[in-house]
Amino acid sequence: MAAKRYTVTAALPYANGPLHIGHIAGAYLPADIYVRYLRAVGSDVAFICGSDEHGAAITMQARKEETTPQAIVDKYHAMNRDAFAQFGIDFSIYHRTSSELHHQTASDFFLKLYEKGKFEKINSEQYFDPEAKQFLADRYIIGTCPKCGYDSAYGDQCEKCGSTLSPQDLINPRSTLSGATPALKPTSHWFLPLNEYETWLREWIIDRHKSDWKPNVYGQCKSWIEGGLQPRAMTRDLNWGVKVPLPDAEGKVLYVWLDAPIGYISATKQWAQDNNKDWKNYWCDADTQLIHFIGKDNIVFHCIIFPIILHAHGGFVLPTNVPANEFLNLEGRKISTSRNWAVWLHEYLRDFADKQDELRYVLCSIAPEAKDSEFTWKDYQARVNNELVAVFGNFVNRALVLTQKYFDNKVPACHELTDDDREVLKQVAAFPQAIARSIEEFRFREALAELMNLARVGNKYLADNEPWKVIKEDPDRVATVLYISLQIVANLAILCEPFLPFTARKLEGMLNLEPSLWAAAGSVKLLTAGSALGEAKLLYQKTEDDIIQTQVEKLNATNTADSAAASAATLPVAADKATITFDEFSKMDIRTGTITAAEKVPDTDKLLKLTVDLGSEQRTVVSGIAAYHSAEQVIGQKVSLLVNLAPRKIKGIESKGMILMAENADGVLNFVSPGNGSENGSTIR
RNA sequence: GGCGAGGUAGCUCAGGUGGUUAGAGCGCAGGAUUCAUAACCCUGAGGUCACGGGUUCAAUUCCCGUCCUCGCUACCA
Repeated sequence: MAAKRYTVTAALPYANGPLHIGHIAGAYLPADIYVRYLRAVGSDVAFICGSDEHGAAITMQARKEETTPQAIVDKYHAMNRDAFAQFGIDFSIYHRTSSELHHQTASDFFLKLYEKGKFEKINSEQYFDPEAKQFLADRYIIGTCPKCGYDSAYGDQCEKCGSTLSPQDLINPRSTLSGATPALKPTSHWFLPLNEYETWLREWIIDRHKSDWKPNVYGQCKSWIEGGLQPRAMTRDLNWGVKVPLPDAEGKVLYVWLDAPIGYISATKQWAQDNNKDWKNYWCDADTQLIHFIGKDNIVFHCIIFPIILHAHGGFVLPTNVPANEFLNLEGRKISTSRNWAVWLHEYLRDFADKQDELRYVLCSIAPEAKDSEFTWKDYQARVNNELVAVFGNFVNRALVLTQKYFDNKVPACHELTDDDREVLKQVAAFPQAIARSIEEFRFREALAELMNLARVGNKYLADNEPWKVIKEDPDRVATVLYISLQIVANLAILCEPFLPFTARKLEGMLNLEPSLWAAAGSVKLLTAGSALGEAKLLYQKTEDDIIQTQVEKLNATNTADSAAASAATLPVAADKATITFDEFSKMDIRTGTITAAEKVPDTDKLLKLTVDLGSEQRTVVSGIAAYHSAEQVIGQKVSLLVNLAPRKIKGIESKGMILMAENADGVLNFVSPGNGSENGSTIR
């Protein structure tokens, strides 16, 4: 059985955009189910979430929308908070890292680590914008992605190919503040030497959590620990965030990955303050179970870095478990915010009013617990219509309608039980424990399937006992059958609550049943004979084809949209490229050429070494196109080549120039090819 | 390339420490039924458990190799 006190966190959503079904299925819905269950068994739970509102991406978004970072976070904080609330994700508190309390908490935390000598101050070189006169955070630098050639990759990550980058990797880096070319300049930062905690981590995770952590989580951690950890900077040169509380740290803030997890703590403090509790019970008491619900992209931060921070600080409990989920795909493709390939939660709530439980049911059924899984609208329709409506909704409706019809909508009396009745009662009594065990082991799909089986027991019971036939000769028998059926409905009301809270509320209304704790379930005396039932209403409606069709078309519209328009709408940096003068354009020397030789660069996946005939000379160019074009295919291909790009060594080969490629919506690169009339070496202008 | 996780019926997925006819839901086919949102209930057909070796009396389950998918990481101008 569940322990007494829990602190359950769900990853703090970054407040620069809306939530989609991948977020929900990955972290928030499982967390909510878990927490609702814990509350039902009487545990003391702090369910913590909030907006992560710092970091350079927020300031970028603000510049783009010509407003302040605060306005951006206010907007998305409110939007996401409301969407969660409407969807029934029942946080104890939905806090925010821009709050005063959080700044104070994070600041104190940093200072404590500093005073304990846990940091190393390291001098390094960072890009500095000479015009804006400030250091540039990774997000303030854009340039050409060295991996995919996307020309507006950020200094920390390429939005096109998803690669993790560092600013020095970018080709032709430029500042988004001024457009100036940034220069490397010395700065200093406080690093946490993660490597010093390797032995400790090894013992804590590798030795102690081999069997109780999910294989994907454990494997990732093991991989990081055994790969050797590096010191990691805990501060950044930026103006938006928690100020580094040291005298010589002007213009520096805490790194968001130090800042954000501390947000769990500050949120807990706020909640405790509001509810007359002591936050320390939830973070510092050895009996408290700390559980982090996250997606697999967050594993390293929650299993390695944050625990190290807590350990270094001292006095905090460590996570008991980190049940990270894999990813949810959508209609055969990865969900992509930047390409608008997503089902947005706020749009679902608008388009499917009062159908929260339908989506909760589907997302829980297909949650990527052990491997990536897939959401399709057709599957959504099938699961809602053939399972939720046909099995669950239909059983409830059958029991209630029959009661209305034969017993004036009152719970009938229970007469003599048959062996079959006793067998059914025994089955019913076993469900609470079975469902509970699945939930406690974070097997929510299994738990939900088990819940549905209870409804199936009910359907079968009705089919076997045929009250609609028996009513003619033996009304007392029908009374017993419906008494038992209604008790099963009452059990469903309790047991469905973690998964389908809106349904639970409706059932309580229809049964005139007070909300009950989990321990009450299994009983077949939840409703007393003679008590009046409320008004019976259908719990769910079938989802018709046209509704699904509309959603599919909406996605397909995204899919087939002109990629230029799509990127204008969703890739602000690309759309916002500053106007340039003709002179600036003229600096580029682009010429036509023909590929005369090509070979795969050894030990690489994407690189081809190409020889391009420019008429007057043969150029060697290394290009990252092997994923889409084989060496044999490209020989004879006419290309456009930027010939005056600074040469660069790639895999030991000097590459002189860049072949222009067009990327389609699927990320496939195609040659920008001159027509047949142009000879090799013609200037493109 | 290195590391991690996966590849099981048409679809979505389960299958502690190897052992009789490999499971569930949906879909499909047939039957039964009419209280119920053409729902429910019963029966059935579908799998060389990615592929190739090995260990074993016995492997989906252990070992080695190969191929494929996803993630992290490296090369990517």
